[in-house]
Amino acid sequence: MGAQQSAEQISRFADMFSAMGTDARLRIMRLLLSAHPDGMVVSEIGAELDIPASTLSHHLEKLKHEELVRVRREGTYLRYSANADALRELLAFLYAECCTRNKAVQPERIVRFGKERGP
Amino acid sequence: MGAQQSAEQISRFADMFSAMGTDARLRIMRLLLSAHPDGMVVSEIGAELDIPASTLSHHLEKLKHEELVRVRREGTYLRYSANADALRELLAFLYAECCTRNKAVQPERIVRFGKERGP
DNA sequence: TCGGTAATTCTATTAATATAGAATTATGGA
DNA sequence: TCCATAATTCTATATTAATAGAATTACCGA
Repeated sequence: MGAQQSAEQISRFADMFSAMGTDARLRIMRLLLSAHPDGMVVSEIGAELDIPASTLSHHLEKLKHEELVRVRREGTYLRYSANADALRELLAFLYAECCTRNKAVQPERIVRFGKERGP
Repeated sequence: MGAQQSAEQISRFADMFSAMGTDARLRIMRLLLSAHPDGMVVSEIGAELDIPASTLSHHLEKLKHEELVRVRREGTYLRYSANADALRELLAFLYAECCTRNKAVQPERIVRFGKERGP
């Protein structure tokens, strides 16, 4: 598998983290994931999260730019959905950094809820 | 335990993502993970990544504020190390959102060692 | 206590980001 | 074509973030 991460790849992951790095956008991602794979129409998202239309539009633009969401038109509506592939990549990157390349985090501890110690 | 994330928790994860959301800081985290669990002294980090001292200090401050790194003094040096617990929490959060709460991402696809596993 | 190295804090500047009302564009139905 | 709704883009502002040189603080050995 890929030996080492290029500077561009690191930079891309940084941008993805940044896109998830605000309250508003992380909520949007969570909401879209909860509606996965159907996604949601912009006005539904706005109503659910109580975000003004223009503000929401900018957040969605940012998420789209980092490919964390996909969009398709449905008549007069625009339906946004989480991009599972991008999220998998991000998760895989973080997993690799913490668990594979280095052994900072033990994989079996990721899935666990709560903080009880292991064997 | 509580199956539902509080607003404060979401907000905290957003801050953690934000902290990893720049090129410079993501590089710092990678470097510290590669040196885990020993960590590295500030001047070593600066030399390795070619970041001016004051700039680096601000980045480390931010990472420390989000508890992604720990620091301890060693005489005249300060040694920073990745905080594995925080990274595990972040990884667990992302895993839960993508793989547990919703089934957007299939767990076996995170670890990319080939395709021998899975149904 | 002084001198030297380490790192932070001070100060300043520039660039990006978040927010949101107003105007515009896009779509489909009457 | 005209209207109503959806969503974006325009415009503006305020806040925050990133960068880095200069000054300061911290530590230690001689």
